[in-house]
Amino acid sequence: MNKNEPSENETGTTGTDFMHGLAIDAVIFGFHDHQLKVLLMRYNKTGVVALPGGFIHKTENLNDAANRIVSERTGLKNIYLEQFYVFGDYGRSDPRPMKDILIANNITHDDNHWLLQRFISVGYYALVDFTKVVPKPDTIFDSCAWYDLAIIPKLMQDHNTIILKALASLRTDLDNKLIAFNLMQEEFTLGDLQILYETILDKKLLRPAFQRKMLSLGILERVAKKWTGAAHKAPYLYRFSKNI
Amino acid sequence: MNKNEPSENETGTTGTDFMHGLAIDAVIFGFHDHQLKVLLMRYNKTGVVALPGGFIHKTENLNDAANRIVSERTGLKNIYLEQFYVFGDYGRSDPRPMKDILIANNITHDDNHWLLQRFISVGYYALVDFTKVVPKPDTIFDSCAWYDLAIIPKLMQDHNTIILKALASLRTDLDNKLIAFNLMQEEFTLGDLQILYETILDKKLLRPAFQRKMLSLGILERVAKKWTGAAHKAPYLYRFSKNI
DNA sequence: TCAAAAGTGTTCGTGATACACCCATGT
DNA sequence: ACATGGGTGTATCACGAACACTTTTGA
Repeated sequence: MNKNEPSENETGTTGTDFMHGLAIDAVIFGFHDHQLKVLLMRYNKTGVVALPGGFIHKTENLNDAANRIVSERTGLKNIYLEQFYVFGDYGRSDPRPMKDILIANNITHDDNHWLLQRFISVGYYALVDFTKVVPKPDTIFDSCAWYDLAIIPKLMQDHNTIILKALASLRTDLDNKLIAFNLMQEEFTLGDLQILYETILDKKLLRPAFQRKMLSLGILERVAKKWTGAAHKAPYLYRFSKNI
Repeated sequence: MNKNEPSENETGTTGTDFMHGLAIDAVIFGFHDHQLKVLLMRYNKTGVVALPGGFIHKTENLNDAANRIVSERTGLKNIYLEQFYVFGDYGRSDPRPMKDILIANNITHDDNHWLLQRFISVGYYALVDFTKVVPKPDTIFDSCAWYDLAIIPKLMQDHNTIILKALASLRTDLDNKLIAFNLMQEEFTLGDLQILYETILDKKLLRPAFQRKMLSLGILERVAKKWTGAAHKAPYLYRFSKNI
């Protein structure tokens, strides 16, 4: 018998076989109402809150698994994903919350159940258009919702640390890669974009400098239409130019 | 019976238990004779060449495992290590070379042997002082030696890709983090350091600009002693200043 | 007409680029 | 003396910081 072949249903979901000892945790960032948001799962019976995550099928590419996991929670396709760190400390895997969840779900298990073993987790962060996301709970966590980055509760295991590291990675990537647009809707003003940058970097930026910098990148396309609304000059709308 | 408990010796080494499906591959960079070098393992019977690598003990921190693996091959302690990417494509694990090695080592196995399963590998790069390294083979690979980065042979699995990605990471980190000094001996001239930078970045740098940039970082300490040797002005020796 | 925010012009300072020059040293 | 490479001085340019000014819009 192949000891890598599971002899039981591995979660409440299906009997599909996953790699053991390895997981994916996803920090899904969204931006709304001048605030950075993170998508979190909550298991209401026990109150455990955790990052969306999942496992890798035995014949699945790691990056495909990350895409699948984020797609399942958001309902989106073609998501911007970035691997940022592997969390591999032995002590990070406190089996207690998972055990509570198994008990509450009436999943038969003993202390050697694979979900109670030590896990190493690959951290991904995703940037999504907040307005397009339809959060979907999974079979274990019965709630999936946006949390303001400023008021994240105590999360399962080291997930608070993972979020901090994801944010740090996002900040350093922001200047090097051109990824902020993934957090915006198709059309946006430079003012909106500046607020996003200021929120992520947590500091004020100078408007003239910011505008020139963004426009000099040559990846923004000015849309002929203009904004309508308030008592001041109408800003231009821009869209990210796909044809580089 | 605990299916995670191995029922056999897992390598030729010892009976210690490793996590399955997860490995570490290390790109160990050295600098010598105006060339970037990489430490590679070669199994002479089959001619397979591979990156130094290893597995994670079931109760070991991931980063500790990386340190251990690099220490075992180099004989060094306190090595500069950086996690840079996780290689997780399903197709990356061609079992053929490992099978040949097992056969040549007279290790009993069937096709379900854990070393022949699919592996996801965490990539680390290490920066070491070439002159201090004493390369040590392991129980499987009977040679461990420096290879010029410009002439790397075809390696096992996707290890050539891993090296390329490590080099790319090293290049981007070079400007952001202050890590080049890990590749130098304790005392060095600015000329030496410039050659190192030029080699890594693969482009010429302007001497005056480079010197001012390095000195303006405020992390170099000029040593009173001077060089002795050739028919020109003696350059100053510097050392990396630990007291930032 | 005025307030508010968008967009542009201009000055200033820093740091990189590029080149010139002087310094120390062995042959 | 002189070739060789190390170290420094200096002019120029590019870019961001900082601020001023004009433009557009609704009340």
